[in-house]
Amino acid sequence: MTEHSKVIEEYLLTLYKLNRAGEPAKAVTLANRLDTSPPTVHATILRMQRDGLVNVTKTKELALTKEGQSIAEDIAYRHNLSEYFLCNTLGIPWYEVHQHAHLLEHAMTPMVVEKLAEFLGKPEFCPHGTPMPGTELPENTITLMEAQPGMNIEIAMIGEVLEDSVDLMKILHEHKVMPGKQHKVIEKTEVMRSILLESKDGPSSLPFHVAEKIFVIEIPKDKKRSIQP
Amino acid sequence: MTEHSKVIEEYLLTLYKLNRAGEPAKAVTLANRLDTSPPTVHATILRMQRDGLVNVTKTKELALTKEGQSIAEDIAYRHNLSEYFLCNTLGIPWYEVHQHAHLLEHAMTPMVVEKLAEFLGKPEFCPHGTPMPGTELPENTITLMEAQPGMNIEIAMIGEVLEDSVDLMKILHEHKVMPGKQHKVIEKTEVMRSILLESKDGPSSLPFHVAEKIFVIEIPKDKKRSIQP
DNA sequence: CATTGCTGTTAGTATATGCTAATTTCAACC
DNA sequence: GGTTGAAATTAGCATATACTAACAGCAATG
Repeated sequence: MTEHSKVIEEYLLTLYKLNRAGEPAKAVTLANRLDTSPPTVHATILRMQRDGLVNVTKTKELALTKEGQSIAEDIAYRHNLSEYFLCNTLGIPWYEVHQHAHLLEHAMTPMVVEKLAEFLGKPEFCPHGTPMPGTELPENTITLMEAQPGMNIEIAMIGEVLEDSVDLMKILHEHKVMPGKQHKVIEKTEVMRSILLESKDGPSSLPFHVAEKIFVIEIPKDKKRSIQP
Repeated sequence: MTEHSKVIEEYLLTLYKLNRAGEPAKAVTLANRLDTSPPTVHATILRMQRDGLVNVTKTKELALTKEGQSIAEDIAYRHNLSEYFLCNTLGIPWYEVHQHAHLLEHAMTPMVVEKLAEFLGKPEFCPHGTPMPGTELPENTITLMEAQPGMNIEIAMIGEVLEDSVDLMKILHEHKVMPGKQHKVIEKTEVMRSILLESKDGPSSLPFHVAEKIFVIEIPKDKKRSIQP
């Protein structure tokens, strides 16, 4: 597991996140996510193939190799650990920790990772509810898109794609659409292409494309349990 | 104050440290410290001149510009803050925090620096006793080379050049030659080119070239005061 | 079936960072 | 004053990362 550049680490992490989100990992997607031109992505993927980090299938899908996967998980862990630290120890608002962690994730030695994890008490979720590699969301997790009007739900995770927009994150924050918070699904209108929620802090309207990236758990009417104490 | 690459930040920090140590800042010195070939250093300095970070005098001395100085101080602060954090919060031994901080120092946003400084209580010295930019060692600080046999001294700072060798640092650690610890100068022999110390933890022998890089304060016989509570 | 359009790929460049080998410069010393 | 040796510089090259423009491949669509 040799050292890799920041750039390569970014590619690996992006592929890892695409995999976990179940989205197809193609070169174009990388180009969009990384805000890089297709030829650059092409060249970089060639180097990654050369270095045994990814394989390209006949259908041009990018698949992480064993080693690529392993390194990607490591980076994801460092990222999530950084976010947890920034949020819970330093008190940086959860909706903007992503950008700061984005730098730190490439600058942590194994020793720092280990000691930081210990210090933080080995957290299993980042402040957005993303599970650390090796941990999974509860089985009954659904996307907010799948939730039906009338349901009482608890936010489990804000999809990582949404983290890139601090503005959007800030709005979610203001509406208390954040891990651990409970809401009731009021309506889902095809015309407005949005979902209306209500919590004790007031109503929130979320467009479908956002609701697709928010993961929730239905709360039985009687009990009010939380997945993240 | 634009963003600069890791490489440029390293050059700036090295120049800053050379300045503070009172050593002449020439291209060769950089080449040695950074373990880089002279032509590479040359090319990089050209870019730094182009970008208004350094000036080269007629005698080929490298002088940081206002901006270069300002950025360098910023990096030094991030470095020292990281070391303090790694040592005092995460419990990584003081003699090896340098290498880990070496990575972190380039990956901290202003927000992270600010919040981390607050969290740590705005420390003024790193674990090796190096003062943060803006802070100075006490007036009466001398190098261990300048200390005379019979003197009771307290270690104030382990020079940054020594930090590069973890092995050496570890030995200093074992002999309690670390900031805040007190020793008595037993003898200074020209023949052995070394200085013999004694503390309640036992004797230590330090070669001249090391003693030159260790800064101490003489302790009056009566009082036993400490510079770093 | 042919066109349209997305995706991938090539060609041609540019910049930062690194190297070795060779050459120049300059001060210090004989 | 000339030699010598360290330091600086130039020449020539390599790699990773980036771009635009141009072109190829292929599927879906009319």
